Amino acid sequence: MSTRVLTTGEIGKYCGVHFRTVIRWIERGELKGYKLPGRGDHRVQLDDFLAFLRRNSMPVPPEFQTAETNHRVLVTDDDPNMARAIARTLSRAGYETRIANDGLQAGILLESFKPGLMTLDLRMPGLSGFQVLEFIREESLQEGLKILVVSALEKTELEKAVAGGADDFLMKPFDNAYLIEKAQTLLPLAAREG
Amino acid sequence: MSTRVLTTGEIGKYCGVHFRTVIRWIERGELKGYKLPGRGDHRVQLDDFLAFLRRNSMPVPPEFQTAETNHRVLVTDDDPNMARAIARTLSRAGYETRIANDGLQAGILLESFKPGLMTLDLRMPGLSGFQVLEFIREESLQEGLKILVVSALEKTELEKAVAGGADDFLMKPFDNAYLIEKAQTLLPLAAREG
DNA sequence: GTGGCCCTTGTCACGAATGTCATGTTAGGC
DNA sequence: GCCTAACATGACATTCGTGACAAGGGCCAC
Repeated sequence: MSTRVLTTGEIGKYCGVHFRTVIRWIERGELKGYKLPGRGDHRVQLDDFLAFLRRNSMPVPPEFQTAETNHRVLVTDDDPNMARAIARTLSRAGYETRIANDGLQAGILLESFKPGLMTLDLRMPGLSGFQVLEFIREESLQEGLKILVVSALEKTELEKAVAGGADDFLMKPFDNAYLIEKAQTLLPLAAREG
Repeated sequence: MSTRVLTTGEIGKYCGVHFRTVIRWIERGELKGYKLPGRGDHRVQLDDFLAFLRRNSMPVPPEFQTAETNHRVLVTDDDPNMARAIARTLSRAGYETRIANDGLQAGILLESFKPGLMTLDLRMPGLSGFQVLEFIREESLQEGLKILVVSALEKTELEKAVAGGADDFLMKPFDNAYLIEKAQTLLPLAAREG
């Protein structure tokens, strides 16, 4: 991931202020930035901009949310007990979790909750897990989303899921420690601190 | 896509109150907003402002009505042919349509396509239509969303759906003119012109 | 009904931050 | 290499936040 760089104009649009104001923020030292040699253009690194937004409790533009909020996990499973079990384990490990019991809930929460990781039951009712993977990959704006397939299907099926777009798989039944390990690999909690 | 942002003064003008009052609304938590670092100027995102207006049954300024009462329709039906037929009819009537063949697609498109009207098949596989209604109503940010239930179920079932949160229903089979009439009632196209 | 109480909103003035304008410059795309 | 759109700068106009206080309106007890 190349460190994205923003101009004063772009930042102005995101914050709803004139770019002149952005320059003043930078001059005042409230927003970290640097100058180009020629005209003295200001440039701000994305991380510095996001840190600035956090410091001032300002909203993060949707297109940057993946980079910042990545400790959220969406647990999808049609079995409420299984979903709660997974969610509880991940919550204790430090993740923020939401549960979706069907496809519609999953879809809504994908866009509104904007998780960084999604556990996917391949046997969600009425959904072919593979279609789900395909659709999410091509439609969802959540580019950084990791998908962990959790299923009692045969290993060959799970491997097919990985080939079809999933990032990893977990066979039921599974050990909680193993689940956390998988989650940590796909969505490291340590990355939160900026 | 730059999410439009408003100042206290602008909001004051739209609501016919002093900007001082707007600040108090924000401080009291009735209107969601954030502060700029310098003088502490308040900024409010357009979506939050519109939600505030809806909550308090206040009139929406004409220039923002297109953003809310849009002309987008999400057609959900597990039968692709039926979905295409409905979408085609509504497209010819002037609506912008998208099709969702399962719950996940419907959920994602609800949040990303942000339709003003959704046609809902109560027999979507794996979905109890009534749970769907409930979940959409409490989770979706799209508060103004109208839901038109389209189904071959008995009339009593459809009426139950209306009681459960749907805005109207349409029994299969139906006449295209009747579909358009229902859509026009729930989401008038004429409202686009300000 | 009437008076009092309480909450909300409007008004005013000052200081500070932000927006606007015009002009010169250059970064970026072809 | 050229051209356009974007940016920097300075001066100036505008808006905004804050605090204190006045005015409006709903509610309740009497």
